[in-house]
This record gives sequence, structure tokens and C-alpha cells, in this order.
Amino acid sequence: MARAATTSDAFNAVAEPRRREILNYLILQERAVGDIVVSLGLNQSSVSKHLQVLRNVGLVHVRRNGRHKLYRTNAEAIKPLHEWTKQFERFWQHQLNRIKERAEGKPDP
Amino acid sequence: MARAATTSDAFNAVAEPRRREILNYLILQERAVGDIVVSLGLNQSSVSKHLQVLRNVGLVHVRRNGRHKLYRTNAEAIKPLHEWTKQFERFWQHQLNRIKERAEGKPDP
DNA sequence: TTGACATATTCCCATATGGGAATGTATGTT
DNA sequence: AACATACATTCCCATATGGGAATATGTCAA
Repeated sequence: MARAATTSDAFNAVAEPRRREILNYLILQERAVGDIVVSLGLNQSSVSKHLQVLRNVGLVHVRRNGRHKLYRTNAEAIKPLHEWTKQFERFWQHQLNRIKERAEGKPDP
Repeated sequence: MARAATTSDAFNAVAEPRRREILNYLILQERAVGDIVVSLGLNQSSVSKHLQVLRNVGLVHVRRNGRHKLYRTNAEAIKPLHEWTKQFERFWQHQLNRIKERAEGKPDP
């Protein structure tokens, strides 16, 4: 089996740095494809293809406005990633505490 | 250009579901490779290869103990993903608020 | 040293990728 | 209708992938 498709889930979709940039850009307000092309300095076909991936996994919403298509980030779809990473939150706090306490000369708990 | 290497950063590394499982497993306590093989029901060579990817991006730490190598999740390395997703937190809260307020018959702010 | 155990690496292959250029499709304007 | 604008899709290609089997490396034990 090869690598999972970028469209298989949000984790795969956001693995691509440009797609993360696009999501950051589109969270502020909805934008036309051309705006993304200009603002992020990418090729038009690249942007369209990235948006297709993002659409497939529900990370963006689109609506047509005349000749333009306006995209915006669907923050809800990022939630699962946040939840997954959140599981580890208490552990890196632990590690920081251990380092801190060691620095303060206390023995490990 | 092809897709970025799985070892290029934590985002790419955790895109693979099995690697996320491994991280979840290794956060509880350090484990030998063989334990992962048994617990997750994966092939030994697959596990070793996944661990190599995770090592390359610093998502796990290893130490040798006799014939065994004990791996554990390095929670710190997950922090950047958490931070990135966290940026969007206020937006999905907004969306929930809008839905809630609409349900309560209030006009959009 | 020889052998058993634990892990890592190599080999093979089908597959999806992202980039750029070119082309296709939809919408608006005159 | 004819044309321009805005996006989407197709074509081409080099590349890394993950799986399984086989093999290599490393460590302990007798």
C-alpha cells in the first residue's frame, strides 16, 4: 500500500504546508481564489488543487459570487486535530514541571 | 515536486494513522518495540519503520535496555501541532455561538 | 564461539503526490 | 454571439510512500 491520500482526512490534508497557509489566510475572511494566488504567491492551478483537497475533507466552505468563488476556512473541521493534540497537553506540562523542579533543586517526585 | 517526506516535520509524521496510534500508546509509558508489535497488531518491520520516522522528527525518544529498545513519546514535539490548531479555537467557538444564538431567536451580532 | 532473541534495514512494487503548462468550463459584459 | 475573466481539470513526471518478506545488525547467554 502507498501513502494514504491527502483527501483521506484532515490530518493528511494539513500535512502540506501550503494548505496550512491557505487555511490561516481564509480564517480571517472569505476570499476569492485569485486573492489567494496573489497573497500567497502560488500558481493558480496549484491553489485550485489545494482547495479541492481542502474541500474534500471539509476544511473549507465555498460559495459562488458571480464569476468568483469565495472560500473560507471551516474551523470546525480542525477540531479533531486539536482534540488529538490536546491529549498530550498534560504530558508536556509534566515534563516542564520536572525540568523546572530540577532547576530549583527539588528531587523528582 | 512530489509530496513532502513524512520525516519533514511533525505534521507529515502524524498524518499516518498508525503513527498516531503508536504515539498514543507510548505516551502512557515507555515500551519495547515488541510490545508495540503485539499491542497494535502490526508487522515488526512496519513498527520499526514507523518508529524511525517518529525518531527523525523528534516525536519519540529511545533508550536501550539490554536487547530491548524502549521508546516513549516526546510530548513536547506535539506542541507545535497543538499551537497551530489552537489558532482556530476562537473561530469554532464563534460558529457555535452563532448557531446557539440563532436557535435562541437572537439576530446575528 | 555458537545460538537465540530483539530490532533495524533492504528489497520489491503499486500508488498518490505537487508543480507547471495547457486546456476546459462557467459566468459576466458588450 | 463573441470575448474576457475566474476557476477547475488534465497531462506529464520525479519522487517518497507503506506493506511484507528476507536479511542484516546488535546484544545477551551458555
